[in-house]
Amino acid sequence: MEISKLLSALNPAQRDAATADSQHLLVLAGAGSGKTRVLTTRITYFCQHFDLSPWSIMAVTFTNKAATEMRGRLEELLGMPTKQLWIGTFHGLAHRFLRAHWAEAGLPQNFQILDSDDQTRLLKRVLKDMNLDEEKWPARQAAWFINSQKDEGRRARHISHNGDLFLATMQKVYAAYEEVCQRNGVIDFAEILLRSHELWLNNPTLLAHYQGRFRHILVDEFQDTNSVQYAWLRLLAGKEGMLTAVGDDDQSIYGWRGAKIENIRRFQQDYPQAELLRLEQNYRSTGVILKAANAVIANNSDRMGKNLWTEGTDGEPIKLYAAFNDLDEAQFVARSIEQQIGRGYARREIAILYRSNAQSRLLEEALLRAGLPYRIYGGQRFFERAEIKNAVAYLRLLGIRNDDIAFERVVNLPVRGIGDKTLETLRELVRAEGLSMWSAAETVIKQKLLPAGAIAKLAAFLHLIETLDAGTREAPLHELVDAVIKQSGLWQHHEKEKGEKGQARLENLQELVVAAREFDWDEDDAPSPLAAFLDHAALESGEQQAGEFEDAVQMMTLHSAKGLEFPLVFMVGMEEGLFPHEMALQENNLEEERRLCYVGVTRAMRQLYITYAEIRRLYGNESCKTPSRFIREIPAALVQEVRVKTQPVSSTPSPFRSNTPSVAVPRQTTLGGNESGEGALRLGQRVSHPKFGKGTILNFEGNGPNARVQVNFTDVGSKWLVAQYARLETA
DNA sequence: GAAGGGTGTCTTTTT
DNA sequence: GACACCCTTC
Repeated sequence: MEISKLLSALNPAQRDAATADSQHLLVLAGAGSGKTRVLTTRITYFCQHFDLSPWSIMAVTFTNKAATEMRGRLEELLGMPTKQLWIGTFHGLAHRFLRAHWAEAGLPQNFQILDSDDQTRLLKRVLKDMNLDEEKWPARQAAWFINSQKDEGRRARHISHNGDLFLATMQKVYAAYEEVCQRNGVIDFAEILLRSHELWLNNPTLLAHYQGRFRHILVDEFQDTNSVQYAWLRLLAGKEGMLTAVGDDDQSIYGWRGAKIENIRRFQQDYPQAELLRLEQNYRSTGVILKAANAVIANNSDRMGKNLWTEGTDGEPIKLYAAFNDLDEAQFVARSIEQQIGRGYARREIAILYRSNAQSRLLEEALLRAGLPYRIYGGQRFFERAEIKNAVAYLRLLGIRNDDIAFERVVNLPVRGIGDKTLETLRELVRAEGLSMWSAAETVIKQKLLPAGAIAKLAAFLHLIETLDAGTREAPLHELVDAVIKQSGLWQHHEKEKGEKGQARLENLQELVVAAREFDWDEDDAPSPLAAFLDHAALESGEQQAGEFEDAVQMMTLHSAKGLEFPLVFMVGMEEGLFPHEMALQENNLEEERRLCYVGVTRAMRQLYITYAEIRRLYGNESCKTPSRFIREIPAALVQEVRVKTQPVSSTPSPFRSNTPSVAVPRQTTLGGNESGEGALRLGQRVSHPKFGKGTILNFEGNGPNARVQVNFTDVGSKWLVAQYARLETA
């Protein structure tokens, strides 16, 4: 596309950002300010206006989704295939360097990637081998420790423990883990970045080569970079390269996994000449929504500073609903969605955002009852499913016999009578001789170190892998996958499984064959289709695409909503302790929670609903909640409280009581002729009914003897009853 | 080695 | 309250 035409479609700030020719550029891009558009236009501008070859541009993102999207848009803009453009995630690009220079990086050519699940399993082994009590030294904690060290660029040898037992132990574990990984030829996610960084540090010529090649590096979501990622970028950009960082300090919500919001400031310190531009005009949300977002985020200290504005109208006020419990909240959301669909919203335009996944269940149930199709984002991904990981483990063994993680995973799956005793013998050999499990097995067989029965079973397994490998050398990838699934016995194993679960697993395995058939092998990436496919499986967890185009209400955590937008948004569970989350408060992370709130509010385009419950059941016990402080941070004038029918509202003060005393509400409504003390029916009251059993009062309608009461019974669900006939007793 | 019971955990998530 | 994980049992 013609560049002048592209530029004329941008506003002045966007145009400045797209065309700035300073060597170092920092763009603070507010939510909905057209950031991706600026990035892609900037790349196009540099290609066309400066005649810079796409070959010399690198664009880095955090998720595969963002990378794919950017590539798609660029293909459109540039009007040509973008294969030579290096667009990808940090991990994807770093991995590419490692594949190309495996020897210099100190890796075997066929090194494999360990996902977090593999990592934890491996660490469990390591801890066990070190005779560390797993109660006291959980694998997950060790994994967390190692990953955060790697995120900071530290190796085991860099850790000084000063006699601290925890640090000293973790250092030993880290060192042992490094060794096992090296011996097995596997690298975890954090290692991909660290290793790639070290590759350049140790090979100045190589670094110089790439510095010469990549003349312009652009990073998206810069506020989410961790220390290694930032160091990696700086190193690659070098003295000559141009570096464009686009980000929003107000949307930094991944501090807990190593992201360094400080990198934005560091960028300015490290590149004092850097140009700073702000994109503040928002094209997404109404004035009301933006004012609310601005007001909330203004409570954070030490911001870079930014104020979103729009030329659009104010739009509808934010609707606030105080539910008396979590069930009521879910029902309210379902009812409101039905209403809004009646007013013309499509289901897919509506999102429910929550702080933690546990909240989704009640909402799901309410949507289900209302007959509203929904789709939940997040949850288990395709390549993380157990059955898929099993099949992949077989594939990995075909690739490298020495892959102990894969070996351990499937040596007895499906069961072939290779038990703990056999494996312990192998592991001992592994420890003593530094062998892999596979070669240990070969030794055990050759030297008959076990009873004949065990030897035979072990030999049969090795034979199975060898035969599979030999028989599929020439076969296309999907046939290989199919053969592995069938001949390993995995297929039969799941066929025998009863219930829907086995069926679902078979379908997933089938899907793996399909994925293999559709997989496009790029020779630059890996030496064989199988190797490339395994990398793909590790690096792209395979977000479920199925059902993506179905018209369904969208449900997800606030975190996974980042980068998305929806005409109608429900932010639910806005209670102290839940959002901001208790843990965050304890760890003094209130500001990050507030940024998360900012992210949530700015997802909404036309209308925002906020709900909270006064009583919520969490982890089995009910507790009283107070409205989130974030609600109070929204100016009252932007908010309209919603009441359902002649509802008794609020047993706790409205968050706006201080601003609008006239809204003060009677404390609690009691019902029927039984207003004195003990038998009184209240919202949230546990009651029992002679026929329906126990339940909780959800709702009232009307007054006096004809009042109706809605009870959610444990066994039969929710029912409306006329109070005077219901013979409800408080339970 | 599958099934059942007991125990502990329970914020957010990509790669 | 739900689920995963570990251990024991048959």
